Amino acid sequence: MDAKARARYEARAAIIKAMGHPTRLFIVEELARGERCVWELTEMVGADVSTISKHLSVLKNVGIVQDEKRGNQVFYSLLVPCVLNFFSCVESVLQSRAKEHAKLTK
Amino acid sequence: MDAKARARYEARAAIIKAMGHPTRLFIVEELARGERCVWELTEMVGADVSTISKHLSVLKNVGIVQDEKRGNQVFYSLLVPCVLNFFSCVESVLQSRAKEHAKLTK
DNA sequence: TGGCTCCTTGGCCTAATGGCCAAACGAATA
DNA sequence: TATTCGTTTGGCCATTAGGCCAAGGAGCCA
Repeated sequence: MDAKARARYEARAAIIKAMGHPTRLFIVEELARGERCVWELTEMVGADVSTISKHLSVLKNVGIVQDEKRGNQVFYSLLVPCVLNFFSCVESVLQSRAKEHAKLTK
Repeated sequence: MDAKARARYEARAAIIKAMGHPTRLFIVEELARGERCVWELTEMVGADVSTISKHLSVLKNVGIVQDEKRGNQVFYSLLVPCVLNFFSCVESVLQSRAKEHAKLTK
């Protein structure tokens, strides 16, 4: 792997890494239903506002979500909905793991 | 989010997180072409064998790859090929980001 | 058995991550 | 202008992650 290839993989990994956190996964799934402001998400998750704000900025920095300030509040929305496809594949992994487990304990 | 929901998101996030590393991304893509043994991957990546071995065990632990010992060597192969779908979505994110960037610098 | 090769594990260090609190900041409102 | 509300940022701390090196198996083959 040369430096160029490595850089390409790093750019990709950064995006996937942004999805690799339970809270951010929840946020993405919630934003798929429609835009939400920070405190709405904060309430749903049950963490500190600052924590949620940081999670949102991670997602924003890699380009998965976008924000829009309206009056007092900031509304976040999903910019690239195809990340939702991750979920179905993740379920396949979990299922295949369950099957494997069943085989071992048979 | 209650404890049950949180656990579900954590299980999902663990799988995605396993994909969120440049070297592991490379490994997965390489395994998509066919099984590889550890030193083959080590050579391609250009890191320490122990490093590659650890990356492989991360992928194995979440159930993305499987290993098979044959004689002296251990062959790894892709267990759940749908993770390759991640790549196309990641490219969309990168493209949408590039477009966004072009708009801003116009 | 002894030595070789291939791989994994443990140890250690450094860097990055995630959480909360407190402080700052911008917009609306009094 | 002062205050309040919604959000972001900085600081701090604890935990995790990722890298290499060294040591420890597990198979082969002499």
